[in-house]
Amino acid sequence: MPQLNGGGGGAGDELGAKDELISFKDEGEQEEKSVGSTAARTDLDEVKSSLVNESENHGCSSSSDSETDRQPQNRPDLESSDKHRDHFAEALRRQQPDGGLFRAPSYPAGYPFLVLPELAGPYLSSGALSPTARTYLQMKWPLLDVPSTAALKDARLPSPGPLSNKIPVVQHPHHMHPLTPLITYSNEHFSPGTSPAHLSPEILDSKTGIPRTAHPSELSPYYPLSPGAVGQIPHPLSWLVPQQGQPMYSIPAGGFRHPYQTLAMNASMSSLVSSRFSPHVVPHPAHGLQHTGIPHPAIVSPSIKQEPGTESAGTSPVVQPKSPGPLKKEEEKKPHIKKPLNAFMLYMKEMRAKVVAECTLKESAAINQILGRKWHSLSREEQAKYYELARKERQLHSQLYPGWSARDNYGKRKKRKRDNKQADSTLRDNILSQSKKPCIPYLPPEKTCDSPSSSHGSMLDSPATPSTALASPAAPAATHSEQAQPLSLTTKPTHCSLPVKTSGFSTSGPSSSPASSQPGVSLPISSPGTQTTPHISRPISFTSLPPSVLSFPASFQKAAIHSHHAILQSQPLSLVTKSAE
DNA sequence: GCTCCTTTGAAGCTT
DNA sequence: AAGCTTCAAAGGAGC
Repeated sequence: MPQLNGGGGGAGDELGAKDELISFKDEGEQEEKSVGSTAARTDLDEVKSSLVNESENHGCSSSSDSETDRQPQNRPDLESSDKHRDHFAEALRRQQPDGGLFRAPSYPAGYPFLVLPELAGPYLSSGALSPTARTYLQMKWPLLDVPSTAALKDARLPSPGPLSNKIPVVQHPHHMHPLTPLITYSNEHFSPGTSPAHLSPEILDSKTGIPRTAHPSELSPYYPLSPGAVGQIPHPLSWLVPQQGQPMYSIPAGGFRHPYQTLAMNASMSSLVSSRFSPHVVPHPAHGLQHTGIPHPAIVSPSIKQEPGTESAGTSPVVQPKSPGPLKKEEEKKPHIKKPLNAFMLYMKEMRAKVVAECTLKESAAINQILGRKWHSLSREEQAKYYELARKERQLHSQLYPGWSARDNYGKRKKRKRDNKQADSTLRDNILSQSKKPCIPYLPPEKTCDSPSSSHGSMLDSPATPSTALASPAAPAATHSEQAQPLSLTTKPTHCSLPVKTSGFSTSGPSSSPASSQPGVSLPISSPGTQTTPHISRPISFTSLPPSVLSFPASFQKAAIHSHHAILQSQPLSLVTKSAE
């Protein structure tokens, strides 16, 4: 179980967790200094405790302090994995002689990565894993597994993934730990069965029913893997190395000098790799690439998303056939390497199923609105987890595709209605001043749609979440930003009480306030404990400076800080889009 | 069958 | 440097 002391001084994670820790600490210190009260800390402790208890209460006996103590019984069928596990552990020990193997990562409130045990239950047993989670489930274990045919089978099984993605998954909200999204990452491997994975040597794949080698729980995919350690363990992706000699995916040229080298990433990154692995992907055997055949979920078959003739001329991470065949062919052979998911996207993937389950909404646009609000309602810690996850994903992505640039994907999508947007942009002032499409009143959901049931704000009246206590009183700016709400403009009423701005919210906005000349800034609806400071549409991710931000390059921090200030002056809006139409 | 919608964040591009 | 644009996921809606 993660330690409550915020990572015990921050030793530990090599991959940014440390900086996260620092950042958190900094924030905490800042708060303490400014507030000078222990209230925030108390709240934080409560949160921590609740998180701890929550995870412990799931009763998987796994919440014990040292997961290392939970040595799974040696079983013949685990011999192989055990062996590798030993290597793994040994390597890790070497990396962290202080025994920080399972040190709680920087997140004070129980970084979910380590809350493995909890996971097993509610989600898998009911088959209620979110699509994403299922994907993770499918792919992650194999990543850490000794290359096994079973694992390979898992991956190659005819696409349960895509199918399941279409299936509305019902999760149990009550069991939904706030950290569930991430928990599922690390837990999907637990079979829906009776016992935790670490107790059962063989796990039936939840979808395929194919027995798989269980992973010792201490082999959390999120344990940091140092480059040195990596060399001693099987390639996390080796399961995908085509045993029949065919790589499933091509690898960007220069992506791997050594098949394992680039995988000098921690296991969490491996999970990231697996997380987005898409069965859609088709083999690209003919790229003259190494046979590592490392698939990344970001790689998508050209056939999936590719617009003929829109291939960017940018640097492609994929080696093109030396023979300059028809350009089209080359383009077709280029796998589409997707952008790494950002924090919100990761969050969205995890939470979508839950929102869908709780709401009658079906439209993704509406759900995304809810998710957007939920995102803002997340505490810093919670968001930080996703920022960290996203950061790792980007890191992994950059390692997998060193030459890849976001630019490469430019133009691969059908161009959106830029005209409209531009028109919106130009019409913004008019729209704002003339205002405004009548807003649909936000009706408090009978059953919480998980979107903050406030009329306008997640943080505003979300029940005094710890985050609120944590984040704010001390830092006016932060408080302000955290209370800021996205100006989601929903034109359709929905059953699920979409987070539509109340009329008051929208009408009280720019035109009637000093901020009238500031698109995107509007006055908040007064509500208990809310401020009367102007509301900003999309500030939080930047302005609240998620702890992870502090682990970003200084330039980014500067940018974030800058944005934080700048956002008070002007805020771009997507809000007008609908209105303009 | 394709595109849009809708969200936030990251990165690239433009001014 | 600041602002804008594009893309990432998702899936129903609309054309």
